[in-house]
Amino acid sequence: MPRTGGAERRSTLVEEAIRQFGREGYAGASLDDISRAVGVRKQTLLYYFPTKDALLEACLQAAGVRLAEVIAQALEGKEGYWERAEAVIHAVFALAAEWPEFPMFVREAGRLGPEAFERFAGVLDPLRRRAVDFLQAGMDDGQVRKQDPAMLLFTLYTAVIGSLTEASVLNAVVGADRGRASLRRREKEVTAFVRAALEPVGER
Amino acid sequence: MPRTGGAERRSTLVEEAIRQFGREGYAGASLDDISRAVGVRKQTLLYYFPTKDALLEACLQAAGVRLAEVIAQALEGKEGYWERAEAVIHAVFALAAEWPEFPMFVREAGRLGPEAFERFAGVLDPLRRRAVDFLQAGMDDGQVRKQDPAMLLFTLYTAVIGSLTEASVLNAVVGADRGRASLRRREKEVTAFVRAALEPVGER
DNA sequence: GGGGTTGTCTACCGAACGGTAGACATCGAT
DNA sequence: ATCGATGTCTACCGTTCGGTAGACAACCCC
Repeated sequence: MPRTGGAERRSTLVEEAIRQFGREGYAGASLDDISRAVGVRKQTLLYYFPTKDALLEACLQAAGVRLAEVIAQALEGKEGYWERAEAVIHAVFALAAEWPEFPMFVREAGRLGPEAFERFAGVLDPLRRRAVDFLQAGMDDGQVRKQDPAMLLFTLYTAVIGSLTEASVLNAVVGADRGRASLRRREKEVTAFVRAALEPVGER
Repeated sequence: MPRTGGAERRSTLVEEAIRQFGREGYAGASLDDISRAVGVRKQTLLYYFPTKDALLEACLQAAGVRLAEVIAQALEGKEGYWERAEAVIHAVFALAAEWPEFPMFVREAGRLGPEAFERFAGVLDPLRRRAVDFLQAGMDDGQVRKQDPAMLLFTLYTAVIGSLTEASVLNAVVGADRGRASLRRREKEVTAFVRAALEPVGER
């Protein structure tokens, strides 16, 4: 009845689906719950996305685009090696603060297999390439410790996404730790950790 | 008919459940599939574990015990700060090599919420305490860079578990990368990363 | 103002899920 | 030889799931 309009409804559904896929996992989230949260019947959802899988693909695509935007914007005007790395971490944490299920969904995307993840990561590929070149250049400059740049990027990724998604672990290891303050603390820790991993070290 | 015997069947079911919970997630794995993989009917599984949740708890407990054993054994006879840290990482990677779904299951345990994770991590608590004390002592000695030891442990955890579970990401970032050789490479990378994070640095 | 398009709904379906009821077979102990 | 405990099975149930069929209403265009 309300006829909210096609494109808007579509993106609302995708955002809610990302939330629920992130929180419950792909298998654990149901089309009924997603549509109910948006205030619409399941059949309306199926009108926009003919299958659950199609909905997932739309989510993967949308998440990739969103993350690419956030990172690209964070890099604007930044110059130094360290400044750029820190800006990216900060931007990702800011996104996680306003949308806690986002990193959870990204992790779920990885769990669903390479094909699914590629839908998400495909959009980010130019940025990935830039990052590898950036790290390589830093190593050539002597500003970054020498190592395999792609492998380093992978490890940085896991450290950041891990610290954003392993809340239960954090709770068990560090103790009660919730809310924004915790997020800021984790950002500080990851930032220090990454910095230590990037910095060239004298011995060995 | 075969009457394999209670305790053995029980542990076989738990091991298979860990595999499937790890691979498909808790919601994605079905009691039918788990029991079928063991060669038994679902009702036999339900004889040992009255509900799916009871099965999960048994898995969490068993996984905690197993990991505690592996780590404790790895620490035997090791002395130096770095030697001990490296031994733990190596032991966890060895476990992952023989049982790929194990780290996946641990990650799933974290995803299922603090209560579930506590079932797993409770067993590991003495080791956790030892690790924190160990890191603190290292900092007092000046052998480990000064920081919050619990937070550092958390970050180390995420780096290790991440590099073991994010195979799809690795594939997307580094390129085709499967099998034992890949695992060894990742272990080397994580080891170097952790070492860099632990080492005291001159500047800042 | 009639007709196609777009959006939302009610009603329903078959399959799969977690779980129950209970028959039956095997075994150790008496 | 019998009996209770243990283990495995067949049969079935209620719910939920993803998905289909089709009615109907609002809107746009001509």
